[in-house]
Amino acid sequence: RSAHPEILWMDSTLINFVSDMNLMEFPPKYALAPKQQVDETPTRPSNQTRLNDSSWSRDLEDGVSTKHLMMGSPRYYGTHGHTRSKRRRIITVVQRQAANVRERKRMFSLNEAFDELRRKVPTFAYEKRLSRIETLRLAIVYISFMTDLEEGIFDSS
DNA sequence: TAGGCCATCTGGTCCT
DNA sequence: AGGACCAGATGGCCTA
Repeated sequence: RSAHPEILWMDSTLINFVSDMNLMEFPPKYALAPKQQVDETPTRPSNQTRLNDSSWSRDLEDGVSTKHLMMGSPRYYGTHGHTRSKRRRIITVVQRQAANVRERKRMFSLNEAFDELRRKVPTFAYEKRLSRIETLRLAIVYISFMTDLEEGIFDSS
């Protein structure tokens, strides 16, 4: 496809690279930790409920719901879960809706970045669209590959 | 039909 | 105080 010999070489190397990628097992260190499952199945609160008048409330140490404890980040709720105050922000329906809009915009820009990354990593044209996790993993290997290339690892002469 | 992927909502925490 | 970030939960869509 390319006119220049070095680009031809690059093309075949990339094709091999992409082929290898499809067969590749990713090292366990990149594997995602299994999701921590919650025993209870929390019901989604109604959008219509207004939770409190003030924007913040403070739960008593022994009065906080188990859902809040389980939903919290492990690094803040340690093995005992009593080291941090349970200050909780309560927001109105309007504020929640605004937060939802912001979150959608944030995820949209995140997906734009993923699309841009998809266009940068090599794939075969007929391949189906890469998922987000596939894109990230391919990008990691591609960067490593290009780094090795730059350092002359693949020099055969 | 099960599993993967994704969009969306939500609440907790961080940060300005 | 409130926006940004993050992760869990849920439901819809698609494919093998």
